[in-house]
Amino acid sequence: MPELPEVETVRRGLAASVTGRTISAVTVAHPRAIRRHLAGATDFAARLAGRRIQRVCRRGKYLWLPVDGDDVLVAHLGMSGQLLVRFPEAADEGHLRVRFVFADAGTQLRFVDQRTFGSMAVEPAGADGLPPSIAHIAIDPLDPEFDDQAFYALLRRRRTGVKRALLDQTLVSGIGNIYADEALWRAQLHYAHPAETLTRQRAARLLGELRAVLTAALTSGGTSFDSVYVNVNGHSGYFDRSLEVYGRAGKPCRRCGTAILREAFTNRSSYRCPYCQPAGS
DNA sequence: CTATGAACCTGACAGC
DNA sequence: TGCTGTCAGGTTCATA
Repeated sequence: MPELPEVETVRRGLAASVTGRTISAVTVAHPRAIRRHLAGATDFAARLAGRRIQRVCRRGKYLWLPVDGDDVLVAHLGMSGQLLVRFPEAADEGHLRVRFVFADAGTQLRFVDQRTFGSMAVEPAGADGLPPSIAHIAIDPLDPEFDDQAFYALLRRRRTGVKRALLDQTLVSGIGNIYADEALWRAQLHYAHPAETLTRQRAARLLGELRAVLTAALTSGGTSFDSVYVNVNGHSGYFDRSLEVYGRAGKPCRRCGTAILREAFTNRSSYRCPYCQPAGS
C-alpha cells in the first residue's frame, strides 16, 4: 500500500491489534518477501520468536515495530503489500508471504503481497530508535518534528522539477504519484516548475496543500481503486471519490471545467489541468 | 548532483 | 476464446 495516508491507516490498525502481543512463530512462505533480511528466513523467524511487539511506528511509507530486546521489524509495502489481521481458520490468501502467529491472541498477522515489491527485515535499532536501513528517509510532512523552513531551503537547492523533488523520499517522505499530483493541482503548480525558483510563498502554499490532502485522505482511510489497498481488516478507503486530478484524464477539472491531461512522467503518468496548471506555472 | 531507463513481479483490462 | 500490449499508490541501481 503506497502512500502516507494508506500506510498510516495500516499503522493505526496494527497499533490497535498487535501492540503488546508476543510472537510465537513466524513462517516465511516466499523468500523474496524478506530479501532485505540478508541472513535469510530461518534467522528472520528466530529473531522474532518469543519477542513482544512494543509499538508500531511509521516514517513516510515505512513501518517498523520495535520488539523486546533492541531489534525492530521493518516493513515496506511496496506497490501491493498488505498487512492483515486474520483468524487462523481464515483461508490463506493467494499471495500470503509471511505469517506471524501470536502466543497471546486469537488472530494472526499476515503479510500478503501480490507483486512482491514490498519486503520485511529484522535489524537492531539505531541509537535514535530508528531502523538504520531507513536512516536515509526524510521526515514526513505530518510529523510534528517536520521543519518547514528547512524544507523550503532544501527544496530550492534542488535543480529539478517540483514533482520530482516531492517524490524524492530523501527530501520529504510519504508522497507518491497520487498525492503529488493532487497537491500540485491544489497549489496550481505545473509538475516541471523548477524547484529552485519557487518563492517561499508558493513553497509554503504547496506544503500546506500537501498536508491538507494527506490529512483529508487519512480521514477517509486512504485511496483505493480496487481491493489491493486495504487496511488490516481488508477494507478499502474511499478517498478515490475525492481525487481532483489523479486518474481523471479527459474529465472536466473541478475548478475550471477544462479536460484533465495525462502525460508521461518518469515511466509513469502525471495528471494536471492545462488551464489551472499551464507550463511555466 | 541530476536524469533517464530498466529492473524487480503479478494481474487486470483493452483491443484485435 | 485467446493473444498481445499497456498499465498500476514504489524503490533501487546502473548508465549518461
